Amino acid sequence: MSENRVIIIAGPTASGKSALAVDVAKAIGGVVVNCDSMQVYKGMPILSACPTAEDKAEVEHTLFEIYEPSFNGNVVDWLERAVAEIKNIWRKEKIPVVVGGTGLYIDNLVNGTTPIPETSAKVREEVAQMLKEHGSVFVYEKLKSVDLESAEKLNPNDKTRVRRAYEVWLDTGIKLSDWHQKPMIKKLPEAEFFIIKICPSADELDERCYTRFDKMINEGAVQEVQRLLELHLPNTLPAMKALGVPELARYLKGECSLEQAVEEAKLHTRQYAKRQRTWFKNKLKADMELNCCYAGDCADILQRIEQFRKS
RNA sequence: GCUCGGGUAGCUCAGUCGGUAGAGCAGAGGACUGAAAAUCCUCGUGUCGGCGGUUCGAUCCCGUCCCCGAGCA
Repeated sequence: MSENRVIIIAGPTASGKSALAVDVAKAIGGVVVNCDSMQVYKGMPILSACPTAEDKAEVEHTLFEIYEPSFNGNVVDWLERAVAEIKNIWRKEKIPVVVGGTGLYIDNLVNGTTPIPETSAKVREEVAQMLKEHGSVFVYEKLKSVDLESAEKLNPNDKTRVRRAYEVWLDTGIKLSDWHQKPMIKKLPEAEFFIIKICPSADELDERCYTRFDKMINEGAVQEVQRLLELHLPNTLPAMKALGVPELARYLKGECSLEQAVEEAKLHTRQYAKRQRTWFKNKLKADMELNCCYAGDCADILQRIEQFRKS
């Protein structure tokens, strides 16, 4: 039986993982589960490269476009939903095909999360304010006085991590470094994962990023950003930082030409893809690796999945 | 043709009161435990436009030539 099997497809942006997920899910009776930190948002299906209506008609998709762009998503919220969806899919005797480019999410699904409770909104606001007023080095010094061990592992300029470490101390009274001593909690301890990793060369991937972005423009990416801007959301929200959104917003505000915005967005996409390649190369152990972008032939992959299901 | 600016890293530019030069961006690699499409770290020799001159020593001062921009004719 397959009721504890999970297929994971990981890879950098534009590597063809969504297409592979559809092909695999179709072949094995699976459901595609989103594991991408931007495809969870509504309002930007073109720029986030969400599955199309045709994809969705071919096979069931879940966890795509579930949050309002005003929502500040995070791993834990995603994980909770993903676990619920996976269990639901198992119950229907189908196989979840988890696909996405967010390494942290995959890591938490497979290896578990820390047991730290959610920090209160009050504390988060307090630290955010401190960060805004005094900068990250100031917060870092504060952190150093209460949690030297965490501070030593961090760079004072790393605002995201400095903020989190200090927040955790303020909220729980326990050092982040102490929390990290505690065992990770696997939300899906019974699961058996089969991880497929797509590892294309930089050249192949860059080319695909460029042509894909041009396609996004043709499909209405500019109008998509226009609609997002009309919501007047703070530009610190994750959705407002999605690749292409800040760049096209600058164009729409008359701060640069469309050509410049497109060039910049392509550049940032390629830099992001590089970060993903580094993560997947060094942090994600896979059961199967493809050394180029997925081009439509999944016979070998299906064979391996068949073995995995029977094992 | 004349006058004034400029010509320094792949790009935009700093700088050296004369002792052979450094930022941002780009590029390469890396980190990543509740914002991860986020956040951060490491890596900088380049005829300092060409040729002469002054000088112990010139990218810097002087002369001259070439190129770009603005203005005047």
